[in-house]
Amino acid sequence: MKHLLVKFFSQYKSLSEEDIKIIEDNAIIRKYQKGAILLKEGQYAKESYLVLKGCIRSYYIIDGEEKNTDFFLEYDPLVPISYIKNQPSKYFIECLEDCVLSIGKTERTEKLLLSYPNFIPLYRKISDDYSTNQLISTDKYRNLSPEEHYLEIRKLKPELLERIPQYQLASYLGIKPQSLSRIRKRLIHQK
Amino acid sequence: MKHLLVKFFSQYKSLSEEDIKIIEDNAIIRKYQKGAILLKEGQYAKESYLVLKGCIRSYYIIDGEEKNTDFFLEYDPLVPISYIKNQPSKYFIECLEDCVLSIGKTERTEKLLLSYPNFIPLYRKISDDYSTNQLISTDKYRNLSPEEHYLEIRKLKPELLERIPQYQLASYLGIKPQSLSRIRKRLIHQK
DNA sequence: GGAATTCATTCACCTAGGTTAACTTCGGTG
DNA sequence: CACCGAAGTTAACCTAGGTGAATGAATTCC
Repeated sequence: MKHLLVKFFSQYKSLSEEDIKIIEDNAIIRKYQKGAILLKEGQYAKESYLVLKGCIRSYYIIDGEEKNTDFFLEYDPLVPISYIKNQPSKYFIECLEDCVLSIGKTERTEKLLLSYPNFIPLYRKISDDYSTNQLISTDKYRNLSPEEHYLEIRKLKPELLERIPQYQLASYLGIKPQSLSRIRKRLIHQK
Repeated sequence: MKHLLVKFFSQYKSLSEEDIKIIEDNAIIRKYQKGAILLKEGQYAKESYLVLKGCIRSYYIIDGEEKNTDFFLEYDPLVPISYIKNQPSKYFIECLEDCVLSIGKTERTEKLLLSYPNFIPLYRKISDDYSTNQLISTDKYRNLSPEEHYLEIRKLKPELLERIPQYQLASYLGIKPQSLSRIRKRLIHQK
């Protein structure tokens, strides 16, 4: 599974044989089953993730209802806010499919960059890129109706619609599954 | 008007005659007329404010519509995000009444604290207190319906309802003035 | 003092999404 | 094969807020 991580890095830079060896030797790869919980509300996150295979959701519980805040697919980096801020998490993180994840820990990464300083610009590129791909991106969509938000997703991440059950998407959009059904029907019949 | 600033400080600590003189000698107090714009979208904020008298709103414009994000009354500190992050502002800041404001600038404050280090714990107290009173507090109320949000405000800041026009409050709640009228009517008749 | 704004209220009508419940489809399991 | 449970769809009815227009009240302006 390490080749998937190499593939991820090679999106950013062409890698030498040696680079590849370093990446493979230092990778921590873990597999999780569908339904596995990576982080619970109240816990401190101990690591961050890169999705190599599978699909993950983050959600919180309000008034007894789960509300999805984000989904992560292949090559999405998932850095829990709890990990950055070293605070108890407000969110749950759960695998929606069987997953293969690369594990990231700050101290480890820093040590690695000391040993292999030529990876530093690569890491900078990746983390710059990541800043556009935030956990909890609600802000951008605050002003959209659920229908508009749905259309945005269909435009920007059409694959997501094929991958996750509709009731999970409905929860993300802030509506009931029945309403998402209705929206989809509306869109079919009016176009 | 400087006595209002002294009054503000004395909420946090009992002040000696000398303290009072220092505060008064170093205060920057400015008056603004109703309707004055303190900061426009795109500008860099050059200072922060403490409301000594009057009422201020911050808002942004989306699809040609103004949306209020916050109101500030007497003794509310107003630190533009643009000032903290040194970024162009996403918000407008406008006086809803004639205002008397105390002006704060970081370098100036820091110089002052060097000369008068006994003010340092006082400043710490004030800025700790401020962190609970953030600009853009939308997050807390994201899950409330406009009606619930209105009830929250009536409970927590009832004075605000007397001070600002209802269409300004409606904009804050994310609804039209007619709908706020309707909500108020509903609340009167059902209780 | 009268006219013109501005703001709040009310009404009729519309639309989106919630609620409840019935029905279907499908995949898994005995 | 029959049954079950989960997920999606549909429908009837409800509610909140939007829209546009009319009315009233209060302020400001000449």
